[in-house]
Amino acid sequence: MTKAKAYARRIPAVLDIETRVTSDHHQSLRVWLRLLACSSLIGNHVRQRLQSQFGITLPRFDLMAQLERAPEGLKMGELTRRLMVTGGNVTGITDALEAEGLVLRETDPTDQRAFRVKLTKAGEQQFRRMAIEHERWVVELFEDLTAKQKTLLADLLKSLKASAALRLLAGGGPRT
Amino acid sequence: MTKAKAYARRIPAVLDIETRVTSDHHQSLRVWLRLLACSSLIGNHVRQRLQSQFGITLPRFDLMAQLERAPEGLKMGELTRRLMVTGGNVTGITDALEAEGLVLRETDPTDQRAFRVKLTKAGEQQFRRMAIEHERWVVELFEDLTAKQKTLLADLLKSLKASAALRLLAGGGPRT
DNA sequence: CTCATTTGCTTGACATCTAAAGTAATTCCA
DNA sequence: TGGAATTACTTTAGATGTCAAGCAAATGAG
Repeated sequence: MTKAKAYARRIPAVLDIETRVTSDHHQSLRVWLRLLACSSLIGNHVRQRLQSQFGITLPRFDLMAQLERAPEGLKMGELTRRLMVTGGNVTGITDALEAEGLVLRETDPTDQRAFRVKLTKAGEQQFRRMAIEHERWVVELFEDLTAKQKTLLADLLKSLKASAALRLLAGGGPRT
Repeated sequence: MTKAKAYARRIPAVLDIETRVTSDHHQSLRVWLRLLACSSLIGNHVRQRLQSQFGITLPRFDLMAQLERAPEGLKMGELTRRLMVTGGNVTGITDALEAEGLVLRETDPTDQRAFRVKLTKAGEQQFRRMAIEHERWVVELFEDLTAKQKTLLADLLKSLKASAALRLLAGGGPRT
């Protein structure tokens, strides 16, 4: 609402300004809550589908997805960074996947403390089957958006990610 | 890319079509992954701050946030719907908050099975203190985006939410 | 070379979270 | 009215998740 309009409606201009400022503050919060809602909505759906159709959990699928693009394997620390979860968590999920024969830990020749985690043959095969369906589900959820809207959304999220990451360097630092 | 352009570059049109289709498919996936990254980034930051500065967990804060806007209280089922988590989970968090004296369960006069969960006075006070900081953190993370970008992002997320929700009605149904 | 520090990962305690089964109150309907 | 079906919530088992402490290999300053 403009100052002129506020005046026309007999609302003091100062209130108008305050309202606008408050609204600016609330705007980031609104975007964040909407982002979270989308994330939960899509994540919940994908998780339920993975469970019912393949009997696998979302975190295990996510870890396998990271490995699929790294045939040479990834170190635990790298998985921690990419999955944005803590190290202890990655240990647990890797343990579970290893017990199922879907991934394996190879000792890193250059560092006795580290592993290279890789997909096994069975893991690769199973992941490829799941990935096809997974992508279909996601595409379906985005169906009402045009290609242009998706591009725009991707760009805005990229900016947001950059903005947030920048603030985090100042305050929090990365996780271990 | 148009057929004509593909031809001009001597790429068979059929390959061009496949490339475009593949890229379209991958586009939704890319947006989803970026959305998830933003969600994790912001969520992790907020969670750590809530923990270090107020000694509270994010889910408890979220539940209190819902109650703060509903002075008459909310039923467990309504909390389940708004927080987008399962009922068992809401039971646990409510138990914890009740034990801390931050919320209380009032029996619903019209339905002996249901509760109206409300913030206590102490809960209201503590929430207001936390909410101010919480909003500051979120605003800070969005700092590099212009108001216009935020508006655009909010609109796109609204569309995405609507699109996803529509597909879910067909397939999954709501959670209990 | 030596030992303090750092790095990479695991462990343990505890808080969420889901899915499914269980309990009690309500509603539906013949 | 009198069950059958539904609804609201809790409970349980198991998987994730954080945080902090712990351990062993690697690093690095003297």
